Amino acid sequence: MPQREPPSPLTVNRLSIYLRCLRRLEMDGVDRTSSAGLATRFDLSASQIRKDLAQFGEFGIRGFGYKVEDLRRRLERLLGLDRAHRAVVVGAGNLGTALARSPGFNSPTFQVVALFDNDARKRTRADLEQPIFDSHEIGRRIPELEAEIGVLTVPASAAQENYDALADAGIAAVLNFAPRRLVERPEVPVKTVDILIFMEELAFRLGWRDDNA
Amino acid sequence: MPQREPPSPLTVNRLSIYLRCLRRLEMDGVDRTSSAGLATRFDLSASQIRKDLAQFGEFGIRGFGYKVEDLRRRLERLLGLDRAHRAVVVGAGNLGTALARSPGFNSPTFQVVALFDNDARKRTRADLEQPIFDSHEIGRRIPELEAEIGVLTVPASAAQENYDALADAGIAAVLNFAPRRLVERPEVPVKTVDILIFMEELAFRLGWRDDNA
DNA sequence: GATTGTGAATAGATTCACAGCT
DNA sequence: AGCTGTGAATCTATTCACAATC
Repeated sequence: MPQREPPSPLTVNRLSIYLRCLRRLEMDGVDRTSSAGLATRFDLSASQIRKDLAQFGEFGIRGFGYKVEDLRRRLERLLGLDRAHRAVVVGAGNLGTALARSPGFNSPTFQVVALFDNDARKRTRADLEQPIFDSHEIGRRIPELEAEIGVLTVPASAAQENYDALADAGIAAVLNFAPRRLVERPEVPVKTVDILIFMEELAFRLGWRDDNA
Repeated sequence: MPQREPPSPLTVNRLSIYLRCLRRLEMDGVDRTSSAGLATRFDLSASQIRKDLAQFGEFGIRGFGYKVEDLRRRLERLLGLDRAHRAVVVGAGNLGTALARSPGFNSPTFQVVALFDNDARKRTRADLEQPIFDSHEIGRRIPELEAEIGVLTVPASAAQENYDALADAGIAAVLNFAPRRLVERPEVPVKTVDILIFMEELAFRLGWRDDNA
């Protein structure tokens, strides 16, 4: 019985973790497991696994546990990973081209089908599988590319305008690597991933013990 | 009055956000602000700003607010961003070389001073400022490079062994992009950033409304 | 008068513990 | 007998509201 409230990102991100654990088990030829089994093998919390799954229905068999392949399939379906998602990368700089080349973005699940960049030099220089268009073409190209997800790897100063262009063009969701909080439209959710913030967290932790212990 | 418990990553990450807001204000020539002013301008929570800061001391003046430059400086110091942090990248693939070239990792605060890779072809192919060494040299090179932070951009299967090598070599913290939870040593904290998990979160959100509204 | 710093209140996430199935 | 699914209990994070202070 699904509920109305959207599940928290924390929960959804853990589903991805569980999925990876199940794939691992499957590769190892294990066809049956339990919340406790997963928890000990992968250092997770058994009750949290059960609670997380409970938000989306019933997945196990009492007294037995979970069938690995079945649960893996159902999680893939739940996360929407049982079909291809076409993505575009906006910003053909270092990070954008790296993502466009990476296996995770050239998989059955996620495919970068094109890039966009303002800078004509960047459009010609990169040696990629995918075409690189001028950013002005976002509005025209996104519908014909049938892209669902936009990946923003532009400088902070260009992030908002490119988000807006992607939203206008009908993109359904955006992964934003620019270090800038975007003014979001409700129909086009954004996930911002700011790598320097993670570096800064580490820098903080380096100093914490010394200064305060 | 600093306390013994380490602050949560949520709090520390928000300090990074606040710092960026302050830099923005400084560039705009604003030299005075308040928690409410920051909150409305940057869509934050005023009480959360005050609570976050309160964990680390007193930063403001009652009835007045905060001096922008002063608070900016104190946050930089608190986060350890008032000095250079030397980093190495392990894994000279797409993402690793992209990071090594990116401005955030060639700044006064964070500098990638070298890369490591197993694969001799990758070591020669990349055209970078920084030297690329064989991963076997991690133990020897880290001390002479005086690197503090290791950035792991290797495949999942190689992540643990390279983390261990970095830890043995005396690295102080690791930013891990490999989609693998690492067995961590208490003295070498790890922050794992799994980009595909964020894509999967978006994929989930694409399906959520349609299936359940 | 204005705004901080903070204890109290609320909301959210995790863990516990056990009833209910298989 | 064993393990899920779940309400209750705990822990953590956020927001509220106001006394303290400039």
